[in-house]
Amino acid sequence: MRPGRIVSLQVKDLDLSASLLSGQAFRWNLDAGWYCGFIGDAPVRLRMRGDELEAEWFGEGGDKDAIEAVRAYLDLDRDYAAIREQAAQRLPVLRRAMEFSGGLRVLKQEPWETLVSFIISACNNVPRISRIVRGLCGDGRTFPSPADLVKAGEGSLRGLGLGFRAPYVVSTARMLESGELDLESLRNLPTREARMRLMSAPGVGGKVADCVLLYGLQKYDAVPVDVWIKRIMEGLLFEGRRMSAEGLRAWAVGNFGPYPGIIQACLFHYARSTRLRDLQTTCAPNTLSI
DNA sequence: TCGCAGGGGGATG
DNA sequence: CATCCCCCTGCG
Repeated sequence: MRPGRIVSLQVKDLDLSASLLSGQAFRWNLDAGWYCGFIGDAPVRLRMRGDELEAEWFGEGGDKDAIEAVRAYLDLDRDYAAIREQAAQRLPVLRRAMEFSGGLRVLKQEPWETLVSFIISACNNVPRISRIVRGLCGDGRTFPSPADLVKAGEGSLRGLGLGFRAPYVVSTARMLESGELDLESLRNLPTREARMRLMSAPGVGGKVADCVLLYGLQKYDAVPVDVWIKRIMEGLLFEGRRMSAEGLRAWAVGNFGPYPGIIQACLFHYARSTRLRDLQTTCAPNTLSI
């Protein structure tokens, strides 16, 4: 690939690894110190140099376009530190998680890619979701359109490892192709109604819908509740009592402040990282003693 | 070998 | 409404 244009931005409160590699998006990878991926259809790579974010941009347009795209995608104009601090003051039990999540950004992704990615995320893990999404894109750089996926068909998607999710993706793609579901029009709808529209698609329940609303449509009152959020919220806020996902979602929207989705992202990051640390500290001695 | 997993759908008390 | 089982695939 011929070299792109390199731009740089002064930023603070940005952790590229936490933001790009921990389960919001599935087309970024770390290669020789650069985070390589796509913003929309534009290939881009990113790296931090101190307080400077360096971006090599392979898309259309000039420096200003590149800078604007990067700023928007990483949501750099929003004061996340203030949002975290406000949540920590409101709910002191969350302070540790908020402080742990410094630099985490909620990405502004393309809604169709987000929808497909999170249908695929059902009962799945980040490396495998990433592998499948890469497979969907094939040799091309751009994410396949609904028509592309309908044309590919259930069989070839199964061949890529989608398994039981393959018919969901194809049927949902058909709904977009026919206009029965229009993602852009959801931007103008209240979160509640946009959520119901999304859930009319096969393979899209409440959790996947909330991921699309938050990561793809920038609805910050969407709070995806998966098993990690469930565990951490039950533990931190409900003395370990079992709560329904719907109950937790409603509670979060009512109590997390003006950006519940961002607080959710911080809790998710904290919960997963904590669990990973537990595994490292508890498993290592066992392996030694065997 | 087998159970199980970051979810959804459909059936059942 | 809560709970159960199944759905592909890959991993321990």
